[in-house]
Amino acid sequence: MTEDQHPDDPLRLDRQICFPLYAASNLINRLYRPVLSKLGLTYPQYLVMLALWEQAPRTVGALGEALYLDSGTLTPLLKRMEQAGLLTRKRDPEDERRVQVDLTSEGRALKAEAQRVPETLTAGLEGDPADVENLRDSVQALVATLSRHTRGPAD
Amino acid sequence: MTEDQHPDDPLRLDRQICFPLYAASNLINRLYRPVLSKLGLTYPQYLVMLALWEQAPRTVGALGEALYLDSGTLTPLLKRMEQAGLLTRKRDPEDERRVQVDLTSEGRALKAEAQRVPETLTAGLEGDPADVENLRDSVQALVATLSRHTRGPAD
DNA sequence: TTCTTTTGTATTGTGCGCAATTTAATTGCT
DNA sequence: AGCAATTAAATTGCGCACAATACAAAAGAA
Repeated sequence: MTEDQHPDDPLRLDRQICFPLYAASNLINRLYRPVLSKLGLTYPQYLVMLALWEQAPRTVGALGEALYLDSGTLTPLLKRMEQAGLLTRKRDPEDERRVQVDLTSEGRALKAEAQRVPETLTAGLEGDPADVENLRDSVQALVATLSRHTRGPAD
Repeated sequence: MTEDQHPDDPLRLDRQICFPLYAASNLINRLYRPVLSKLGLTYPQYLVMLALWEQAPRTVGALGEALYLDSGTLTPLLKRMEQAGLLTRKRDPEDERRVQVDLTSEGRALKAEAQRVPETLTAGLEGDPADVENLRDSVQALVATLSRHTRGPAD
């Protein structure tokens, strides 16, 4: 039994902005997975490495601010990466509440192997690179807006 | 120890297209959560309802195609929604491999309560509605491209 | 028909993501 | 100094996502 397709129904799936973002995020994760698994990384772990390659050491909180994640997500993820030998976790002696996350030499060395990841994965996007950059900037602007309107995570 | 910030480093977080999509998806989920919890739904469950309000019954496979999800994700999710009384799951007598997912009267009734969800959540986006629609169309186009390049999920 | 292949869904195991809570350290107040 | 309030991270519990696998039904081939 097919329902009527009212063209102005606000609940139509193809009228949502949230759904394509959700789908794109899932599809990208799926696309990156086989490439990143060769580096021994999951997609969120790759983002942590990108953040640390830009600046290390960083506290768990600083990483969470950069990636919009909280300690409930980061703590177990960082422990797995520590197990894998990519980074270290040390209580900050200046402030024992903070945990400083730093790269190991192995973690720094992995950057060389990751150099070609972005081009490998944007190669299949078959679009004008300028269009992709415009899209990126638009979504970045949306993220900036959204992050102003949310308390979280677990704020 | 802060690393150099080479402005053309392809591994800079702010040069990725994947990261803002990932962050936006997380932030949106966080934004919807308190609103949807009043309806007894999680965000992926809300998407299933949107799909079923457009057309029901649908097989698990058809739902997965619409939402870019596979049975490994949908089966337990649909079971929880069945427990909640929103839908039914029945083997198709025509083809016993298929499972038909249909709305209960309670599930159909929930649509009335969800009518104001989109406007509630886009109200805070503080942007030209036309810009939001353009962004939506751009991300939809990206999803179309990505879905052509991925085998999955679990294909 | 018997056998193989394909198709549709379910199951298993791992890793997020987050709200809620807990624990411990620091800051602020008096 | 003593104590409440705040802050940083960890823990707990739940619900996704997905790869890999399993299984049963249907379709095809011999």
